[in-house]
Amino acid sequence: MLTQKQYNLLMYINKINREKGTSPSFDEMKNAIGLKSKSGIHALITSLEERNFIRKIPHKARALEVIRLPRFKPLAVLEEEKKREEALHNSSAQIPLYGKIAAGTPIEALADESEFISVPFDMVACGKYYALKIEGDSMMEAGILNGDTALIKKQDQADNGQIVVALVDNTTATLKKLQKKDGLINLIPCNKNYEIQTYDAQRVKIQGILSGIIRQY
Amino acid sequence: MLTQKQYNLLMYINKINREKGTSPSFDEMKNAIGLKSKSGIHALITSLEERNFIRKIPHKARALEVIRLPRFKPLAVLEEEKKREEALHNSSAQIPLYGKIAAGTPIEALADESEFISVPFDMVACGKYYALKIEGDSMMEAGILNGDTALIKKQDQADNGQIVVALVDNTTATLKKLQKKDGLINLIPCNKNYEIQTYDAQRVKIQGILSGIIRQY
DNA sequence: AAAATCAAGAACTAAAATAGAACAAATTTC
DNA sequence: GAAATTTGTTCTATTTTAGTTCTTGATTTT
Repeated sequence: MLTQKQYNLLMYINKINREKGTSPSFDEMKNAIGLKSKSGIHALITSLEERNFIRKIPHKARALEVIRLPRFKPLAVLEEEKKREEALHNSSAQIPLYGKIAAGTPIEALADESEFISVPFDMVACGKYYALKIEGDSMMEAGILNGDTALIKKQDQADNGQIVVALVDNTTATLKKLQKKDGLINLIPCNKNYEIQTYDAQRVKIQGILSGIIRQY
Repeated sequence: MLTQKQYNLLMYINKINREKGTSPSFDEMKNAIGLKSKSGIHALITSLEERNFIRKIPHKARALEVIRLPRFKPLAVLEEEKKREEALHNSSAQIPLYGKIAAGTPIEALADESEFISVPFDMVACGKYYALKIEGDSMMEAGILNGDTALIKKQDQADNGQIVVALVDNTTATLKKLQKKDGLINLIPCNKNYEIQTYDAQRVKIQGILSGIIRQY
């Protein structure tokens, strides 16, 4: 059958033919396929003609016509497409949606992973992630609104100032700003109407840090 | 296939033939295509004849017949393309990232579409979308922070209360809450430190409405 | 290592686009 | 049916764009 270049060229000619109703010139083809010289195009066109995929009028400009298209793609093309598809899948990750964060249950408990959301790939660099629906307005001043989807990175350590998912007494999980001080942990809401909660360090487990917000209007 | 001029002429002949039932004269064609001499038309017609797109009766006036038109597309190819496109759309959409929204340039102007971001598929139901980086804190109280990525749905109409990309005097684009009243348009920031801007309706163009927010920590 | 293949580049040739003018053939008008 | 007017054809010339061919050097195959 066709080589990869032949196939690509044929598809390109066909595309231009259909989109614009005109034939591409040798220079245009050369650029489209990524060659640096027209002579290569000439060779490819000759072989496409020999194989009866295109017809051309010799010594006429832009006088190419696609007669038929191959039934199968060359192997090389298939492989390339596979790679591209993989890259595409990588570009958006599937993340489990655990539930609502103000609900007061430990995250683990409701981790049934039945629902998934897809997020942009660049938001989930590496590591384990999960998503939570925000309920309530306690983080409003940090631009985190009721109904937002929070993207959480699983980790049990966090630094001061980071926004974390904190599980208190193994019962209540909330999203708050973290502040550690003298064996105590402050969970700071970002809303003047809420009060800072202070606990012994042992009572609080970090279940992840905020890594992204997704909101739909 | 054809050169651009040949294609243009063919389409023009076809159009006139259909509309008026008679062929255009050389002079009419020359004017339609923008030439200053009929000889060029003669050359074009000859080449169209050579390529089997038209037939003519020599030495007869207005006696052109269009035999066929370019842009054929085998059905099998059509279907395959459709499938492939659907598969691509199902995972996660690629959206052009136009630039920063407070920068004061009309969106169209910087629409080079060179950068793309990927967004979760379910955020871009249908319609045209683009993305903007938020600059500044004028929408802070709506939970839209400096550095956020705003997902904008292209449309030139919007209702009161919606957050829109508004272009003022074709020069300044901002993201604000919209309020229309008596031929005036209020652009309302969501931050007490900023003032409401009021303009004549003619001066303001809507370039899209806010459809999502993506934020990375 | 030799042969075959492929890509790049340059040189060359040909075609397309454009214009202007002269002329011939068709068509319309009176 | 002759005159007037459209309309099509041909020729010349120039500029730009495009196609062909050949040489050379690199890469791959055998």
